[in-house]
Amino acid sequence: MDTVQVIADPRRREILRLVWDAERPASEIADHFDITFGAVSQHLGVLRRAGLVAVRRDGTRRFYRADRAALRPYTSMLRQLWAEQLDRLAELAEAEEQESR
Amino acid sequence: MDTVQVIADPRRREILRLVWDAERPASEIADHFDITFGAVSQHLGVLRRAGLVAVRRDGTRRFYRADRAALRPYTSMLRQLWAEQLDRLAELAEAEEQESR
DNA sequence: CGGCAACTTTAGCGGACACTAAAGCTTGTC
DNA sequence: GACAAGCTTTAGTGTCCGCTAAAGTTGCCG
Repeated sequence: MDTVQVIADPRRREILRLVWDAERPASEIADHFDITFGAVSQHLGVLRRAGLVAVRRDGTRRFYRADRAALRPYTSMLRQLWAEQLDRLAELAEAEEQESR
Repeated sequence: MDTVQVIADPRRREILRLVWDAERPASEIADHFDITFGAVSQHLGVLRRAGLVAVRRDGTRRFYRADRAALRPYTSMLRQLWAEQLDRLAELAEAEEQESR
């Protein structure tokens, strides 16, 4: 799969954000979503095959982390999109606050 | 449609490249592809609705150009992808040259 | 007005892909 | 070895989206 297509998926971008600053086991990543563990594992597989994340095995667990070097050309875009997402969350919070009055 | 999804499509990126430095009528854009005029028009519609291109009407023709301001956060990624495409073309040319020996 | 040129839009189809459920695979523990 | 934990892979399903073909729209010119 093409790198752009891989990054185009919102959940995969969220995964990248989660493993951007620290490595995390698959289970911890899966906890952040309300889809099945298997589905998350598939996303991790896509990211792995695209070379965008690295894996470290420790016992039965697998720790993932973003491969920042590989993601270098997309970094600014990713940060932009993550920021937009935060903005949207803020807007939602405001809207709810409006509603509660 | 989300900006990222819009840009994720290779043909739409190619269209953006075509109208990056100069405005072009839809017909001229369509000539660059081997899909139907209608399909190209649909891509233009997606780009228009996403606010990534601007249109100027002149008689029966419509001139498109990239809205660089709107594309600002994605510029570096676009340039990167356009460069990769050129690299792939170069590789193909080399491969063919190999074959012809 | 008739007719053509330049586009856009609609209906319908096929392929890609994200998801669930379930089976399979390693690794550590008793 | 048996079992469980942690994870991946497979089979099957629904949805989205890019394409074609065809119909619709708008503007120009005799």
